[in-house]
Amino acid sequence: MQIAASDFSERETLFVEVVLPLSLAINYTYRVPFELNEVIAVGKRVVVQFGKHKIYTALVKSIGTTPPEHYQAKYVIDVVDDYPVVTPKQFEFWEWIVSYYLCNEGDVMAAALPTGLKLASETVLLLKEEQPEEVELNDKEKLILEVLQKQHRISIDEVASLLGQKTVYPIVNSLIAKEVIVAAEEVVDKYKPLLKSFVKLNVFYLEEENLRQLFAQLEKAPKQLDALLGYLKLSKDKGYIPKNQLIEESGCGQAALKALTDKEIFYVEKRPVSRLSSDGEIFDVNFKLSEHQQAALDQVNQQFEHKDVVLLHGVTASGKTQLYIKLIEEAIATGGQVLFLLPEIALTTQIVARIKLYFGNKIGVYHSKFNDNERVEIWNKVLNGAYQVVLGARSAVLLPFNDLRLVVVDEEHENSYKQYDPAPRYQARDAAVVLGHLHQAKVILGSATPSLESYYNAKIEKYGLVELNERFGGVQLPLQEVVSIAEETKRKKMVSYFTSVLADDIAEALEKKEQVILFQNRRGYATILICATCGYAPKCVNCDVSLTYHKSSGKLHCHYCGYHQSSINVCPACGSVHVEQKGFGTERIEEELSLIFPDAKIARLDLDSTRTKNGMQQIISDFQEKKNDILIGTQMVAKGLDFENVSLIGVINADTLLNFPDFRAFERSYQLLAQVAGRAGRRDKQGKVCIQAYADDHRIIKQVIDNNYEQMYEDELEERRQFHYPPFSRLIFINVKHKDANVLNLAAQTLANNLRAQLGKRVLGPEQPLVSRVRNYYIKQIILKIERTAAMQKVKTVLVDTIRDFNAQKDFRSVITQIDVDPY
DNA sequence: AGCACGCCGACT
DNA sequence: GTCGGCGTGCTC
Repeated sequence: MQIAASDFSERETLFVEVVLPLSLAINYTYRVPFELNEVIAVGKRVVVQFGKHKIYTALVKSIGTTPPEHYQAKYVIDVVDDYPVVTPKQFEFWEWIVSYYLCNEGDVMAAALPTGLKLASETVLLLKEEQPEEVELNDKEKLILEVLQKQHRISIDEVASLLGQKTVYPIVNSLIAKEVIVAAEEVVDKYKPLLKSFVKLNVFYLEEENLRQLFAQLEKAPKQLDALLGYLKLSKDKGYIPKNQLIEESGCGQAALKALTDKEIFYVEKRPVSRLSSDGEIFDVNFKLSEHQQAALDQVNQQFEHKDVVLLHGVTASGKTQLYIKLIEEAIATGGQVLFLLPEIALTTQIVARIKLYFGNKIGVYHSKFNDNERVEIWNKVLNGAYQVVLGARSAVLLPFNDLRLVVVDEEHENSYKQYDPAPRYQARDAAVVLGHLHQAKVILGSATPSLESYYNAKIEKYGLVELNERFGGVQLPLQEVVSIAEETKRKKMVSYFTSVLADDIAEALEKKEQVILFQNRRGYATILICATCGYAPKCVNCDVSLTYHKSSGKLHCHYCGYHQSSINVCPACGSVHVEQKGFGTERIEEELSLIFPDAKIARLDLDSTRTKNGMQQIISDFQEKKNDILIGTQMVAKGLDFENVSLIGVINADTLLNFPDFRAFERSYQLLAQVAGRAGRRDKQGKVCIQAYADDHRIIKQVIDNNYEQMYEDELEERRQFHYPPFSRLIFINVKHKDANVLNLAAQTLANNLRAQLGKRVLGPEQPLVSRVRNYYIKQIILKIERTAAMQKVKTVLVDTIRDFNAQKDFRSVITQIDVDPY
């Protein structure tokens, strides 16, 4: 219901349906106190109490006059915003996400709003002003009281850690009953505008005569005179100038400024400033599109006339970015907004810098490395239209666009567009297509190796298709070679993990002072430790996985839950000292390499070496500045990085990719290998790619070498057709979890049976997933494979209802079920 | 999510 | 007996 508050007479009682930022199945209704009738509006945030204590900011979704039938609604405590922070279009979009990905509206709200816009209360305890004369207190109560007498307030969490126990409310409540303390809910407004001091000259001195007198007056205070001169020079027509800038540029010092302020010659005022640095300059990067690019651009625009979505299949280095820039320019020329989605990892790289340079302060960047205050500012700037272009990762689709004209999804095949853990488990590329549709915007999906789904959509003419096959500026394709590890092993030519071919290539590149990137899709030092005597391998205590040995920490780590323990030299099972390392990761490669090439400077790029905020940026820029000769990395090295001086790319072991048990494994291997290969040799020199593999005659490797995407697509599509995988069907995974393996087995079987009763052979499983226990929860998976022609919404309704009924059964109440639509 | 309520094992 | 952990239900 979309009714403006002003449509109601002042004394009418209003009720609002609100979304809470929690994973709840329904929305809740609150009553609006009369005095807020005027200011309440859809899309504004309100402060409400939810449950016994907690206070949250909820979002007004609709306003009505009918009171709820079966309960007394609580009052809205306050209205937070002067203007709506969520637009009607967003609510519409959220509803689509809820119904398509089968999650709750609160999940979407929690994911969409930056934390700064989601205040929640914290319970704090305060001493009661009038203390009772005689009370009996036990030791714990006395302890709390003592602390309170010292610091006047204490939070519930602090009480818990003070007493060293989890249950604290009985004690707290007893203290309240004894009238010793009171509890209060403190709402912390998390967003704090950044305040900076600004200096302004008293308007009195704007008169020339007064100013002359002031100069005379300050003659004996040279520092103050400096400050005044500095101010006059900097201020020009602006009244306020930043205090630190004045001090720095005039060299007047704090004291002089303070003296002037005390004399009321200057006024100092704190004003909110933006954290988002913008130099405000718009660079005129005047580039010309090549003939091929211009042709492709024309085709895109042509296709946009009758298609809303166009897939741009452009080989690596074909200059897709320039096309995007032209399209963005056209879209914003008439005042519209543009969303440019990139995989998270690519956001720290050159492409962003290039586009930022080009569009100046019209552009906002949004990704997970931004802190919360910055995100709130971006949110507001998108909402009020200050940003016309937003460059962002997955979650940027949830920003409050007003007038979206174009959506660009670069590297559309990247699986990081799919959110896996918490709900909403959405695919940002697909959501972007829907968002585009809501705004009647055009959508362009770009990739050198499109996802099978998108390419299929283009082939059946659901999407437009534009091919860009020419490498920009005549960049040559790299020389590619495949080396059989098996063969080299047989001939005893392997040098640790390197075939003689790769080792020679590396030596040659180093000789020529060119850089090398080595790709190994596994981090850590050795994959696992294994006892050569009894076969024992240390496993995680919380998860069903073997631990990985990390040499830098000297510990065994679990990559699923973060558990780690010290390493073992002696087998705990049989006492044998023959504990061996099996498999190898990036760390191990790094070490082996430094033995073979002791003079080479080697860096490593993986999750472990990039934990800190600027870790990755540092490693990348060091490599760009040629501080290192060789960069070893996981997938990270493949994505969006351009290094001018890299002449050799080595793939240590392609088999680990190909052998991944997933129906998309071959497609992904192709994409990854093609992308890795694309990193070699830009501009003038021809690069080299060396792929090591046991399965050296694998068709995927051949197709990568031949740069034959089309053939890969045909082969894969045939496989998918035969085995009824997407795009010929839709998949929904249902993950069932429980702490007790027996309960889980029964539960998963029961749920599968219940589903099968209604959906028949579309239901597969329950199956044991690759990792069957994570963080102490056992996991089973039920898979729904639904034919393209089925009524999807009906199937989803059946699914949700069945799970609801299942969870209502006594024995299965504590069973956790997660639905993952279109898993990746 | 986070709190209350109620059941049940461990410890003074 | 009582304290505290843990499972379950509910929140407008």
